[in-house]
Amino acid sequence: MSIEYFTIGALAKKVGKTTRTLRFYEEKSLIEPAKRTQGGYRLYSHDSLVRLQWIEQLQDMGFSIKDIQNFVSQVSDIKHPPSKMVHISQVYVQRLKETQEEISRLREQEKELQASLAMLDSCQTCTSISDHTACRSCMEITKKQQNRLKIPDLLQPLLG
Amino acid sequence: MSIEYFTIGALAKKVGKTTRTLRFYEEKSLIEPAKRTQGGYRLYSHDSLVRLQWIEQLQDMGFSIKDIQNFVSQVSDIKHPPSKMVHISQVYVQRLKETQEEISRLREQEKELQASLAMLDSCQTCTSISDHTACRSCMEITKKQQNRLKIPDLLQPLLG
DNA sequence: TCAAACCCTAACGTTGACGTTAAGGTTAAG
DNA sequence: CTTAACCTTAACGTCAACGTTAGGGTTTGA
Repeated sequence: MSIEYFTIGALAKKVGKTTRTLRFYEEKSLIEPAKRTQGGYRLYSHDSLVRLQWIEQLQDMGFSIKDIQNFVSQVSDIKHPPSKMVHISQVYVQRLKETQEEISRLREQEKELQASLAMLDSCQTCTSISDHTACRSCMEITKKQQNRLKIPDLLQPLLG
Repeated sequence: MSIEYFTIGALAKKVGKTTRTLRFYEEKSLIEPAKRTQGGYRLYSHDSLVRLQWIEQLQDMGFSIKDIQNFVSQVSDIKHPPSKMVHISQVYVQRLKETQEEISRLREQEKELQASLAMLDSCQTCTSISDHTACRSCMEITKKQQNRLKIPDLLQPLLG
């Protein structure tokens, strides 16, 4: 049973990426065709497919292309297999830390937005009043609340 | 009591940004000096300082410069004050939604990383063995586990 | 009045992960 | 044998938010 090869277009379709992306990864030394045709067409084996899926998974875990490049070269530089595993663990731990930091940053964002929205809710009664000059609640927003809204200058015209 | 003005450098220092950044914001129509000196130096009033803090806060909430541009122009296009408030709320709600989506994406990342690390832990016993050829646990990682590790080809040499 | 410190505009550079022509060669089907 | 569909390399384009020269003018304090 002979090995099955894919052209770049066929492989691209299989992994849901463009041919440009596959060539780009090759430039970055992340993949390489098993061989070429006489005319120079890239021919990939199943290994490349696996490798591409692996790259995608690492990207999904937040690793950049450069991270993956470093990862590959560093691990292959380490000769002692158990040391490889230790290094891999360290890289994952570091990534996990960064992901968690990003999460807490976003949770801060979330809180700010929710607080601002809660503040804006007190203005919503206003919207049901056709004559907004009679709207008092907007006028009663304090300086401190304005700051909370993060839109002081936009509120300024409303606040007179 | 006359108004106090700041040069671009003084204002930049106050808000912890570079002069380039302030000029960049001006290009984007986000701020503008109150006036200029004879020689063309920008002179800013206290308003610009407030506005810059506001911009920073919006950025901290995840709005891009372009978002802020749109935000400003859209809100100023709306004439009816209560409608302004409604629009502001909508923009905040949309942003909150995006932030929350981002958070759940990152929580997925976190889970993937933690699962992979848990898997790698089973290899850590190995590292305390000097003769790694005697290490069995690495050899016993199943195909399914390999996939979970997201590093099948890096493990390949370890697995023989 | 003179020099250090500051400011001006204009415009090209940076980073990441590809997208998009341009100009042509190769393959496979009919 | 032709031709549509596919492939090749090379190289410039994209977006965000500024950074970084380059080549000058302006202020201000001694």
